[in-house]
Amino acid sequence: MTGISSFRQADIEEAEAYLDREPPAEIDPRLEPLVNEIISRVADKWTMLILEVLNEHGVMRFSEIGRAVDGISQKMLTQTLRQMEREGLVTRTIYPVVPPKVEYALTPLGDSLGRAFCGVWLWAERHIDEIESARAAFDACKDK
Amino acid sequence: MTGISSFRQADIEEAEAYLDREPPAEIDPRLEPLVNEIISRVADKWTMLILEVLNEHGVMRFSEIGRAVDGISQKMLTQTLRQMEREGLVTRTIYPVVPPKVEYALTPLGDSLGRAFCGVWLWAERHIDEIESARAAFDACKDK
DNA sequence: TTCTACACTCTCTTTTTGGTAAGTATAATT
DNA sequence: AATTATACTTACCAAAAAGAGAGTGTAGAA
Repeated sequence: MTGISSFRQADIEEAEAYLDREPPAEIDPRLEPLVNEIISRVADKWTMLILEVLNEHGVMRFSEIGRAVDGISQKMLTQTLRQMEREGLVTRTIYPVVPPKVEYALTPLGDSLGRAFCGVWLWAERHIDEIESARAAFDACKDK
Repeated sequence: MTGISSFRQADIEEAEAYLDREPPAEIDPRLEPLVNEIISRVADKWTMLILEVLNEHGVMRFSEIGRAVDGISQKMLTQTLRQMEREGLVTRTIYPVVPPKVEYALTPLGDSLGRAFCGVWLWAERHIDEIESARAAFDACKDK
């Protein structure tokens, strides 16, 4: 139940138009290492998937996220959520009850990151066939 | 010389408008695992950086890319370029001369991926301060 | 009284990743 | 005759990432 399925129409249309455009220009080279660092921490597999399920379902409990994100281990779930909390992408609300209850939700920052990734999801969805056939052609060629 | 600095004005404006929008909707949940897999292979550090320098410089030789991408080892350069070639993101043209000469260039597919990442670069650039202060606040709180 | 749910934490082991350094082939250069 | 440049490949090793599994504390259900 995760994946592309969670994007709103407005975002999709915008990202699609954007994918058909021409290439790059200039902004600020000084920020570069900083930006690289941020991207490397934020653009990992589990972060992207958690971002999506939270975007789709709103507020969720620890174990709910665990069930929604296919194949994630408890360890990775805790670790990724802590990292996301640290970066300001999610809020963590603890209810002092027993058994424990902890709720996670996206911050506006986390939400905006989800939107930024929309273009990449759309790209992947759009170009699945192209990639598959490129790979098949490459492998066939190298096997000979 | 890499980083955000290489995006064209049209892309930047489009991505900026896009970052200010509201969240997600529905597309196709069946593609999900496939899309996840593609993203996990394509959204890694070196791929993103190579994508950028090629986008900025056009056709490049092996050692030129090595010089342009800060900190990459020969091994990772070869490995990443092969993978990108396999996915259909770059073309590899070998000139049978000595010493060897090999040229790399983005395919239209590789080029479109670069554009898809534009939104993420812009997001990171825009929110550096927010992330830094979230992190500082988190760490200060946990240290007590 | 034992069991379950919850949200973890901790340790141990395996897998993956990536760096270093050496080797290859050959023509031109010093 | 030794060196340089090019674009690699291969072997080895260290570090980092990630999975598996057990442990924790407590209230309420069976």
